Amino acid sequence: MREVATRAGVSAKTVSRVINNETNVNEATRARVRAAVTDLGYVLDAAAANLARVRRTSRSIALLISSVDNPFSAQLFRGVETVATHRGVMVFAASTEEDPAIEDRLISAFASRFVDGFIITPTAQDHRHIASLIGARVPVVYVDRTPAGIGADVVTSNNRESARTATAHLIRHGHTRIGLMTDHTSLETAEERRQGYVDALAANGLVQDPALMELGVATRTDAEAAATRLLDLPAPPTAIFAARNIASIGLVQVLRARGLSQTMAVVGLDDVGLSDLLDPPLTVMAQDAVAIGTLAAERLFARLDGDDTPPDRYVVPASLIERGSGELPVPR
Amino acid sequence: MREVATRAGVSAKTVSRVINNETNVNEATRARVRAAVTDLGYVLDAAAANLARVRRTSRSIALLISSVDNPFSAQLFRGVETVATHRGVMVFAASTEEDPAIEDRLISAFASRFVDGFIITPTAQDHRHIASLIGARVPVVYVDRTPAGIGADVVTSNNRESARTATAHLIRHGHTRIGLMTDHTSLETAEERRQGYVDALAANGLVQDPALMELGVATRTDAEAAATRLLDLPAPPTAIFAARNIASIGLVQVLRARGLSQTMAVVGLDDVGLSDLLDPPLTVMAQDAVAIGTLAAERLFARLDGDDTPPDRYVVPASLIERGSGELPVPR
DNA sequence: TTGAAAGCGCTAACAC
DNA sequence: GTGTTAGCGCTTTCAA
Repeated sequence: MREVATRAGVSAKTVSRVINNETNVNEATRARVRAAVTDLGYVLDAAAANLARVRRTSRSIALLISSVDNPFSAQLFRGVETVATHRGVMVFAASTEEDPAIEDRLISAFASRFVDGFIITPTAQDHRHIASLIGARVPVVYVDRTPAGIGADVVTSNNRESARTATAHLIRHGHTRIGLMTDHTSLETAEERRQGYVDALAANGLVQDPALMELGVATRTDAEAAATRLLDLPAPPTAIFAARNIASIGLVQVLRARGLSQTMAVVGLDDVGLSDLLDPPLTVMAQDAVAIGTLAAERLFARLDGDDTPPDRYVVPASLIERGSGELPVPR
Repeated sequence: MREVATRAGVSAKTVSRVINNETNVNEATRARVRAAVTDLGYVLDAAAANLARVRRTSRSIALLISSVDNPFSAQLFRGVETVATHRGVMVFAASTEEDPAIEDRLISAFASRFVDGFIITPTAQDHRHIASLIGARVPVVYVDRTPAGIGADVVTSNNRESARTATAHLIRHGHTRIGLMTDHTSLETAEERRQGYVDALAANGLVQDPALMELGVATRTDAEAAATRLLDLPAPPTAIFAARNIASIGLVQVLRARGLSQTMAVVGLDDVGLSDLLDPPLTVMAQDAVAIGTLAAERLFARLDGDDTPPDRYVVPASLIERGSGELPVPR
């Protein structure tokens, strides 16, 4: 900046004024400074600028998502971005790949005034690092999952209720042997979905059969294996609730291969891309990831605006989209 | 930090040493400082710390994509991230929404935050001004599209060749009336695809019929409208090359609705999510977005490592995935 | 093993 | 309309 000032024949302060589009600068001076900036390839140092400012704000927030090629994360991003952009705030996104080490590194990288706030899909069980963020008075909103013992706002989908609704929908269509495919129940969302499934069975007087519950479905390959196991049971289910998008995909794949698409009732979770073009079109409980992102961003900005009410939990409902696969009757 | 120093009865420098886990600190002193840090809830100000440090490198790069919920962008992100993470470098992504103004703002925001380099899907036609936004010493690699008048590495898909291959594939299966659905040809990629389509027709002695070329397909709705127009032609095509993922989706939708899925041959571009589960499964020219991202990141790191050879263009080939829809014969 | 002084690049407050 | 001085919170010499 000093170099720019020298070249333009002004003081550093005047350069600062031009850079920040302040008024009270002579047009000729402004032009000279601009020229010097361009000539020298000068770029403002945001860290230093922020350090010097009284009200230290970067007008940017960080978003930590699990993975960029997860449609849920993408929708979340979209929701957050909409709200932030509306307020002239940038969103910097990075993915944790569900790895606590990466998550920590990202948080450190963004930390301490680099961004004004965080929206985090928590990966680590133990969220000690939050302490340092809170210590620095940087607000955090968690999304999708609830980290243990943390005093911060949390916005999640209504997983248990969604699973209950999905399962009840299948029961309403006459099914009594209903398979479940979900992730490892060490994941909060997966455990909640399992509970919702069990709730619905119990509420309808159905017994739970452990053989019908596939709990380790984390990849499409897992999903295909799980689907195969379910179909090969001595008494296979007549309907399956696939409580992850990846699970529905693997399941549909296997059903197609076996020519069972028109026979096995299926409800998926998360509205994956071409669900409506499948045959039959896939009935899903659609999580409103955009709404989750929107709400999370709104909470974050409320905190940034000084809201110091106690942290709260916000639950965004999912909605059942009936398309065909979930309304298939019990065969025969 | 000064408070901590006072409380621990040491100087600021010693606090700094403890915070940064430097050696050469008496264990007793270290413990006293630690205690003071805890008592006061002190948190290091990363911005100030970084400002003071001599060698300022953020070990992070910025990635500007068109939109987060575009699968191509997501794959690109994935490719970039893989290479970057491998080198312990963080990737911050943001989406331009194809808006040059947003693009400019993002670039400035990232540049002032000391990202070490940029990977950009250019939105603006003319990218000369970008140089000044970024600053002289920060390398840039462009992806997917070639900005005008810029001396920087560019990594793109082989759009013209892909379109040629896709169209030739349909011709090889006997089709002579082949529809084209692509974006506005003001977009470089769309124009290249149109050219490839024309190339293939010409190479096989087929005449181009403007009525068969739908050039403004930017949304799913556009795609449905375009598909409808093609089907309603007096002499409709027997095959269609949908040169955008969104175009294939709209097209498949319309074909399904009209019961023409098994009749109309279709080749898509971009391997969208559930393409292989459609009926018939969708034949596509799969752009290797991950490879584009990987290559772009490798080029960027090469530049960061001091490679100062002249900027070059890198073209990543796409590959034809035959799944069924593209191999349907001419009816009767 | 520890501390003092200087300064990173910028903006605030106030002068002129 | 523009410049001066001070200082943001930290790390770097370099000295003790």
